[in-house]
Amino acid sequence: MLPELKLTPLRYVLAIIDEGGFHAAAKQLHRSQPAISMAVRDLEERLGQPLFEKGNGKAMLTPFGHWCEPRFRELVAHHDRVCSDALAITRQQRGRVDIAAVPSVASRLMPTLLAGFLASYPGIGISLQDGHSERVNEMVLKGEVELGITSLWMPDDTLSFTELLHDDIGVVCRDDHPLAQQTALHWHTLKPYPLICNGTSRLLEGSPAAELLTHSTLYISNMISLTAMLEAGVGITTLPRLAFPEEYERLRFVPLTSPYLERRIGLLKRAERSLSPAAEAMCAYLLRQLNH
Amino acid sequence: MLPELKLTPLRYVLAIIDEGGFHAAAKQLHRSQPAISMAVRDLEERLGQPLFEKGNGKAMLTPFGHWCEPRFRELVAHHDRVCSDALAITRQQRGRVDIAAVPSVASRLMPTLLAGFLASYPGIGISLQDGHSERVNEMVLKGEVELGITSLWMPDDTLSFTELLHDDIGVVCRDDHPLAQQTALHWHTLKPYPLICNGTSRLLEGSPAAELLTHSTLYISNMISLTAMLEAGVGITTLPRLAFPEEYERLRFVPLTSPYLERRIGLLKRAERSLSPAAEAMCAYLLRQLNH
DNA sequence: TTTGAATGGTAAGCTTTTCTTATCATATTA
DNA sequence: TAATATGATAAGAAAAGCTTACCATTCAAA
Repeated sequence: MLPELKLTPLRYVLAIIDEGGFHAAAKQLHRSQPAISMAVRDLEERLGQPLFEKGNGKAMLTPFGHWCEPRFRELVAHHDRVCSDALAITRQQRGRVDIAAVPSVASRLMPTLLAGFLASYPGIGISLQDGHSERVNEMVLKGEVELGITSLWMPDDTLSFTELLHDDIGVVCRDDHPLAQQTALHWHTLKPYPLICNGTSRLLEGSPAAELLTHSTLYISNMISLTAMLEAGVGITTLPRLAFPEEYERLRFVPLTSPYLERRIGLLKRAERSLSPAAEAMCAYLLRQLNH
Repeated sequence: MLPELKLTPLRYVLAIIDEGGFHAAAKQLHRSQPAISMAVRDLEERLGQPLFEKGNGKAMLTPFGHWCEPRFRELVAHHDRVCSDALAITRQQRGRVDIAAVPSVASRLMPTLLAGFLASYPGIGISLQDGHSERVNEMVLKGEVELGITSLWMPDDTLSFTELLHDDIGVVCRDDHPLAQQTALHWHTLKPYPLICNGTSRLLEGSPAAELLTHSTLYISNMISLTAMLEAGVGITTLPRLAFPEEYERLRFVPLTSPYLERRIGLLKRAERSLSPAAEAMCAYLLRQLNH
């Protein structure tokens, strides 16, 4: 039904128009003149009528040829646009990455990291959202984001996890708390004090210190509330070091040494699913910055 | 610099997406499955990265593939649109003709002719303007219109003239004029009466009757004015029959038989310049209607 | 007019591209 | 576990595209 026009002959036609003749076009296109003639003839046959006037020496467009010229130009330009956009993506000069990260990473690590990335890849757009590790997991799994930065939650063979950094767990308390002067802690020494649980408390699970959780009666998920409670001296809590809010002068972080606990923070992506070039660039950048 | 994407592989990719696999696509495209595989691989190499996930059995798009899909669709659709528009023009289902005609033809002949043409070629647009023969000539020559319908003015080898009809010259006078009862006239019998010249009077030139022009003192180019003068009995004039305004009851047309004079009305177009398909259709239609 | 240098078109053969057949490796399904 | 999908690979055939060599025509200057 429809003839299939190839783009090359269209370029030939445009070159003939621009250069003013078959010979000139051939020279510009690094082709022989017969190649141009034959391609044009073939094109004219497909279209059912000539584009150039026949007989008289010069190459001049027929009325139909005049009609065709702007559309050929547009079509070729459209092709080139798609091409160069695609290539820009391949070359990581354009594109976008959607990232999800746990709040501590999002607020403490990402700002400087992303600033550096943006400087290296000015064409790439980024969206960063935070969520607790379970939610990050889910966002990656559902494809809402391409990359997640989180502590490994539920190992899943449809997800791949690449470790980026370790984050040791410690106790957070007010500066006038008896524990505040310690530099290392055994979990037993926490027993006497009221413990406020938070979203990161499950990191204690599976360790001897898990016993502490059973005696706790307070669970605060919101970070602002949690720090307020700690500043008020209501109790102590455990947090990964990265989640410890340094901007509160009266709070202290004391590492837990026995048992030594850490969360392993890493890059989460869907296994068996390749990344967009932009996400690939982001991955490489993060590994370069954090892992070495 | 830019890779040259051919449209066929793009169609292959879209077919794979739509049909859900290489085999299904191959079947729909009447190609073998390896043809599809190889074309896709080549395309991926040009773009610098894969469009489909490798390894796992099913054909599923990479993020880059997802980015490409809509653009490939648009590009292919753009191509098909250009193609089908061009084909509609070739098939004379679309297009436009610009015509110029002498006033008599424009007002007496064209209305019914164009109505018939429009019925046969509903997709073709027409513009018709009138002008005296010299102006029609010029409009065709300058390319303001593609076709002219006129009496041949200055034969010119850059214009081609195809005769459509003969139009005999006669005298026009009021019904109470002595000449009004005649059915045929010799130019000598006009001598005693005041002759009003008009735009068509030069048709007498080169004939014995040309002598009449030398005695005339009145030249009226506007047709409305001319008929008003004739109705007022100011004098007589000569006109081609087609230019005789039949709607004025008191005016009579008496053919000049000696010498017999006629204007040859025909189609004027630029020689060595092919016509648009729409104009071609118009030419053929006019010849069919008038010349046979 | 003649000659020379343009124009574009044609023919034969080579190169590249594209496709097909046959075969393979792998994964899913009965 | 066999059967039947999936897509990839290799070798050769077919088609498309290109080049060289040559022709016909036009146009301009000698």
